[in-house]
Amino acid sequence: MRIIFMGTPEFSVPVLDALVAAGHEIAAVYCQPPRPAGRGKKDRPTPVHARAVELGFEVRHPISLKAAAEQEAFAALQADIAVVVAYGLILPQAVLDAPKRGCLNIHASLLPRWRGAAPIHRAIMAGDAETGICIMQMEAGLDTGPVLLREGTPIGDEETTDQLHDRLSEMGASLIVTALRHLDGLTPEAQPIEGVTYAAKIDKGEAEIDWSQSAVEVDRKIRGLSPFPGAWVSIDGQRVKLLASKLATGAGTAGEVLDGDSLTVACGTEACGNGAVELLRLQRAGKGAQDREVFRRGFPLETGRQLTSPQ
RNA sequence: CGCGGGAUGGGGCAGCCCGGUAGCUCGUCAGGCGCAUAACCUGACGGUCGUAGGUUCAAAUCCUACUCCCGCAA
Repeated sequence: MRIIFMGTPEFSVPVLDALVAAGHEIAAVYCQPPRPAGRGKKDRPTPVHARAVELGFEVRHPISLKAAAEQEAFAALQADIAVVVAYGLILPQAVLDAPKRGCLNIHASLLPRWRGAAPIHRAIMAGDAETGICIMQMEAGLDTGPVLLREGTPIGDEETTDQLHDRLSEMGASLIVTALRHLDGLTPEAQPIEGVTYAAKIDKGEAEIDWSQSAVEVDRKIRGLSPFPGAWVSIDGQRVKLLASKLATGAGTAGEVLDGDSLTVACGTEACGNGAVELLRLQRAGKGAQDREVFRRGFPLETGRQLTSPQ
């Protein structure tokens, strides 16, 4: 089919590759415009942009699709369908209606749970046992369209957002290919009213660890925010990111290092139930991410030491 | 020119401010102890100190340029 691809971040790239591998014709690739980002604050193309250029596709990155001229340019592509995955722009009705078969969206959650921007992070932070991918026919509302195809996947006890992200990205890539192949045989299924939740964008303020929260919450936050933006804690004025963790046994004052070898830290208060987490992977400012054993050698955290929480 | 940290034997770090050819730790190898071990003891291998210049009798240490990595911020 002749497809318009719309996506922006790393998550979308495997989907684009899969469409190409499946033999579809890419009429054009839409993504967010390059923005000042990274060190040096220089304009950087988005991951999809970079990949599309490698593949030799026409790349368009309008700031908005509200302008009539943009909508006409979109319609002029005469596409059969548009595949949208983490594009980052609202699609006006005129755009949704332009391709012969409308627009399909790949969403990384089991709708109607976690509609919105950060479904993967939120699923882990909420402690969901399962999440998945939905292929839906897009409507004007935010992730409200009827679902054509869905596939679930369990969330591991020690799974982090980057692991789940990569897995879901691959699942989405293969699921969209399947959906396109059997498009006529799929029945759109309206989303239930019950169980709607929204996955708000991650606020940087959520990233600092508060040891007075329960071990379960701390552990979920560490895994849910890994690697971006990364849960962190300040030690000796240095910022240390916590990138992976698991629940552990033990109790003590919130933030107390119960065991400097396994990097077990006490969480919570008696009110919410004592507990502890083991820090499995960390990274200090200016350094690369390190597994616990390696981190310890260059940055020992003695047993009994007190880690601080935000004021 | 957004702010900042870093590049030292295979991994992780110290040394650099107060120049004099490098130390710790983990690992590796050999041997010892031992029922045995990720334990302990002894020894060994292993580094052009990111690259290119400069200053100096002498530079990992001071100066300049460059490359790469990372934290913040976006």
